[in-house]
Amino acid sequence: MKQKTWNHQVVKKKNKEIVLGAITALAPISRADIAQRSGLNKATVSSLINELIDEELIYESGPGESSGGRRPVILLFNEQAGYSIGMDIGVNYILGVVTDLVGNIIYEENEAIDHLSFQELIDLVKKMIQGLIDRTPKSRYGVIGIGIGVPGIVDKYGKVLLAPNLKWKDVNLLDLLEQEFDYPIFIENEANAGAYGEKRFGERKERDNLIYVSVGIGIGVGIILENELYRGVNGYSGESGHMTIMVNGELCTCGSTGCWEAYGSEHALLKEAKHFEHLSHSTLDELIQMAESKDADTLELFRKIGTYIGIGVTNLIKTFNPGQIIIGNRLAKAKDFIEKPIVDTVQKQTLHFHQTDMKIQFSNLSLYAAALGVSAFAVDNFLKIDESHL
Amino acid sequence: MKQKTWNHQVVKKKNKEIVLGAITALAPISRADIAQRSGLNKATVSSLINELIDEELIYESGPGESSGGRRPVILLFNEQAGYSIGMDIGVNYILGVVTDLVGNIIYEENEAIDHLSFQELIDLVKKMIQGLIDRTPKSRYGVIGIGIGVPGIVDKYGKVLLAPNLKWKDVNLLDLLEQEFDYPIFIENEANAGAYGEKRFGERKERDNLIYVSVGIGIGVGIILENELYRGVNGYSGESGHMTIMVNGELCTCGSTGCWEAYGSEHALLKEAKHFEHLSHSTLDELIQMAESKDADTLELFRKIGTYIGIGVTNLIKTFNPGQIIIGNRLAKAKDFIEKPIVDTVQKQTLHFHQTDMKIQFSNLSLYAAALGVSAFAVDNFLKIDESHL
DNA sequence: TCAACTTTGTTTGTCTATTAAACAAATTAA
DNA sequence: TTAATTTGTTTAATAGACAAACAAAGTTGA
Repeated sequence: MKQKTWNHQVVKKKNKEIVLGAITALAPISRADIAQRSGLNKATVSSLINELIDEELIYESGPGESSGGRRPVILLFNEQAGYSIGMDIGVNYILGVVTDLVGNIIYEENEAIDHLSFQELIDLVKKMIQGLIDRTPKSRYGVIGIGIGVPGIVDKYGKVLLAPNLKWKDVNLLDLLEQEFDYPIFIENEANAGAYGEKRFGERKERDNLIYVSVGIGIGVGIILENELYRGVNGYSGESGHMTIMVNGELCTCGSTGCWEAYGSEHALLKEAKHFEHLSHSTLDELIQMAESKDADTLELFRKIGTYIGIGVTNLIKTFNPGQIIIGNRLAKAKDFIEKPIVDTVQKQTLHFHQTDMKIQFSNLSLYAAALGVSAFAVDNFLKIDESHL
Repeated sequence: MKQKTWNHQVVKKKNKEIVLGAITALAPISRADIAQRSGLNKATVSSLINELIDEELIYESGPGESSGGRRPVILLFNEQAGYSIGMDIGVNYILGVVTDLVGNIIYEENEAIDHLSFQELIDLVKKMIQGLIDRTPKSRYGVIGIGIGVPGIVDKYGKVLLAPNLKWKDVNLLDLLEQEFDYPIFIENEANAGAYGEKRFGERKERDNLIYVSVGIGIGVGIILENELYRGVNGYSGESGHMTIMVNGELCTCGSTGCWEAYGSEHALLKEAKHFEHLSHSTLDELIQMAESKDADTLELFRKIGTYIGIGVTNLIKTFNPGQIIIGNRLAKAKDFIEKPIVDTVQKQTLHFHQTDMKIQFSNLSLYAAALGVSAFAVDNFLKIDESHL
């Protein structure tokens, strides 16, 4: 019985969210337009707008075009009312960004990391966060939150239970950072972060139900359902990279066999490449170069990997009936060579029902998806509870 | 911008739902207890309770035990304020039930069907619904809705796009029935219906995120996330029976290869049985009998099928991190022979994280799951909009 | 050019529903 | 008996949405 009750304050908060949401989504827009679209009374909108102006979350910017009567007052979202920090801890890099409230990158730092000890890595993360905070412009609300994306399993309490590629186990990252920084901090799995980034900054279309497939060394999946990030009971959803697509198949790093990521990841690609003399020591970037110069073996390699990615994607489509599938992370760079086999596989293996209203796309946020995602996550959290800042 | 706005009426409606929900979940209970548990003010609870009593959805039943002061007035849910009709259209049977508002079956009809034409089947469904309506006891609200479960793909508008086993294609069932019956009608996929039934009537535990796996001739999946039935953008979610678990594997009835249901369904079981002389013409029930008499081949057969079911279940667990997996439909009858291989497979193939707070269970609603589910669906819908009946 | 109409946004008063506080009723404990 | 406790109702205060009236600033058209 932890059910929230409903009263006047909640109503006001919700309506304020609606009004603010209308402005962030549709600005420039007038009070009258918001009232009409939302169904709220003109008076209600006016009063909420005035509060939002007092809070400096929005501002008026002169008169707009008349539509046959008094000219409307144009309202705009104050994108610089505060700033958010997003960080993506990768396997061999750390990317940190400062964004404004609509995700424009104000400042970024990108540091390659190489064989750091756990403590060195944590210290570097802390140093980088402090650097980002220092570079944040002055504003009404300052730093409104810090989001961190991690390539591993994160529980509901911000603890990283397992991040094999970082060699982390049971790292209470939230705790470590909260001791140092007095801001709202959000720890998210990298794929979840990327999914959130795509929901917020990706191409419009159907974003309410989208699946973000992060194809890097491994495969992770971020799930947005009914416009909310789905985490599962403990926060371990989206480990679909380890679903079986081939019973008794290839051995996976997780110890199991036949996992999707044993067939459709960068790891699988590089392993397959070893079978070819002239590719045996290539990196992903080198393979992409080879493919661009039309090396037949490499093209076939990508075709094969693409097909396997398509099989996993097909499984997700059948399970979720999503509006959008987005392929992100490192292998998105190979779009030119894997898109066709992915799409072909999906078309061949799904019923046409599942293909209506469904688009497969490649991330156009490239490596920023995760960092922008967690940053946006902090922003959304801030805008939903802005009453506490009054 | 179809966003709902918030006002006094909505607040009242929501709070009334909370109060009614408290009673259905915790009755016998007093006003004071509801107020304390919900956080609502005593006066608010009292006033809402009085309305609910006027609506005959609840009633007072004398004084309860004192806890050191005035004795509380015990409130009970009026389980007979109305009745709901649930129907499960199976491949070779139609099961119809009349239930009260908490899912007690008041009356049921079960008809075997055999080679009926489409029109004959529709006519039978209509006749049966009318029969159920006629048998519904008189009550304040009468028949509050009709739910129908169908073994096929149902879109958001109650249209059955494809039900291979019924040989249906593009049947606008909702339309057909609304022409005949003037009650709220809900058409649901059979697995979704079963999932809803389990959420409402299954064992308590974690029900907010549960996956119902309907293992019959084929395999369908019903998905309850955050306590809501998840349908996907068009209503085609849960076709996980056709996810690939074996690339280039067995041919499936869907035309694709290597689908889960080509390995882990009743269809697969019977097909495998054909390899054994003495089992080649057996039905599921006969095979279960053989297994009970410890026929080694049959036991091995079930072990194999169970393992394959376990593989698909593993995939779902990794994707959803659910609190509960429930195996239902016909193969649930073989629980004794497939439970161990399923559980073993899951334990072997998932990380221990995914096993915490996760239980695999077999449906104990047996063949009633779907009919009870759609019936409950109609009830919940009724109780959420009961304001319209004032 | 001016009257009529439109559109935008504010002001005013009404109404609904929650809440706190006081109160009444019923019971236990001392 | 009396005091304390618990339950449930009544009363008054308050918040906030809404409708209607109004003011301000346009456009249109004869």
